[in-house]
Amino acid sequence: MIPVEGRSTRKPRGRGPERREEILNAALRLFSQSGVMAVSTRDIAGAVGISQPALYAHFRNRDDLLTELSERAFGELERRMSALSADAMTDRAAFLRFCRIYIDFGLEQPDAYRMAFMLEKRRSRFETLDPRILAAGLKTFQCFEERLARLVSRSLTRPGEARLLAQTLWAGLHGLVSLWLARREFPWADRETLITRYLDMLADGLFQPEGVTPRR
Amino acid sequence: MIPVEGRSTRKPRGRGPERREEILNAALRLFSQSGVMAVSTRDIAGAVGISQPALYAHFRNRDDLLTELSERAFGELERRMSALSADAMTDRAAFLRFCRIYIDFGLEQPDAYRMAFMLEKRRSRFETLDPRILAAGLKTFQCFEERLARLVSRSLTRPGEARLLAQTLWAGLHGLVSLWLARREFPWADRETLITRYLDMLADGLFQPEGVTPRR
DNA sequence: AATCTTCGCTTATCACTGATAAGGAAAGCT
DNA sequence: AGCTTTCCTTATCAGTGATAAGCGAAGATT
Repeated sequence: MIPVEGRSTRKPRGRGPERREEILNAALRLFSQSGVMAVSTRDIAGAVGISQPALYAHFRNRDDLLTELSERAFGELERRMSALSADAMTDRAAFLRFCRIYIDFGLEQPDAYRMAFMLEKRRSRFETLDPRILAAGLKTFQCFEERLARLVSRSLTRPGEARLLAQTLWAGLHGLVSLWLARREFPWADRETLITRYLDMLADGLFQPEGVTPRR
Repeated sequence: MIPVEGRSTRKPRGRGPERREEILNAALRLFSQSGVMAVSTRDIAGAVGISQPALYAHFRNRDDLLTELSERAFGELERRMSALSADAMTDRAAFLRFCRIYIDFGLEQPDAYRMAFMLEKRRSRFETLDPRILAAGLKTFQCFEERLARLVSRSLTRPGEARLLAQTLWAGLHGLVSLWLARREFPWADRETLITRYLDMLADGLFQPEGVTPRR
């Protein structure tokens, strides 16, 4: 009752899509500060300056908002992968730089990375992955596979090799990044050494048949 | 009020540790059925046949219960790793079987695996990992490193090589398993092919300098 | 035997979560 | 002026993890 005050002090801007954008940005910032699980819809609404139910005019529910951020994270990774041009590089050098892009993305934007690859819904069975996230992930993986295949095409021989390599490589890179993000307290070896060693091992395995000079 | 009925029908057993065990088993079963995030303390209590606050006589809170299950999962993985004897095997064969043990554990007991490696608390900052889980993880990793070093000792040359290899290998295996578990809908290549190819790639990289016969 | 203590449990309740219902103010259109 | 739509509000819901207070029976103490 008494719905008199609190309206004139309201922000006059944000007539639609801009407000939606505002919410997404606030949510991403809060997630980065406090972790995805610790941020409530009231926190997000408060950061934007609106009431909590007002969020539901822009997003069907909390997961919907997370999904939107996931898609953006996938898009950012695609952008970074596509920006790599492998001119005047050996296959091995291009391969190493490509892997670096993935790793750097995960380490520089841990919350975006979590959003894309490590997120599980808060209260539903984990098998039921949001189809939008699945679609975005597929698209990004296709980008990954295509870029990778172009970079190391000379080292691929058998049919289907590209897809297989892409999946194994993605899994390997994801293991490194996700364990770093989820278990920061673990006494990891020097990060650079670990990355170098890991990528060398993969590259040694990958480029062995072609007679590229071994490293160790 | 009227606290007359509901007492004589109560189970007379479970005087302490047994009841605690009962709770842990029920929780693990529910987690496997519905996913860790979807099971509430009331669900667990109901499955055991007690009221929800009664859980807190046995566990400080929900995370404490999860931690206990994590520790058990780590223990099971250690048990499996320790059971491998590498008599009369080449380094490469022992390496492959060792990796298989890890992968099989993750695939056969996905909830135990999640509990140990993929769990993040529901409402706290993700950096703050439970020290008990950290300790259990460290112990298991040391087991992993030690077993691995023994299996492939002939292929390790430089000092610190064992730890570096153990961390990279663990990360790689975790990537494969965790992505399978978290993204089941993804159109993965044939699982056996993927595993074989991945482990071959790692083994090729690992055993290359020693002149073990290449596979591809 | 009567009393005290402790244990394992209960009901009642808390603050908080995501989500919905119902409605109000203001802008734009007819 | 009236109607519709958009964006927002307050009030409220069921469900969550957690705590408080207390009850009853078993075991120990006197």
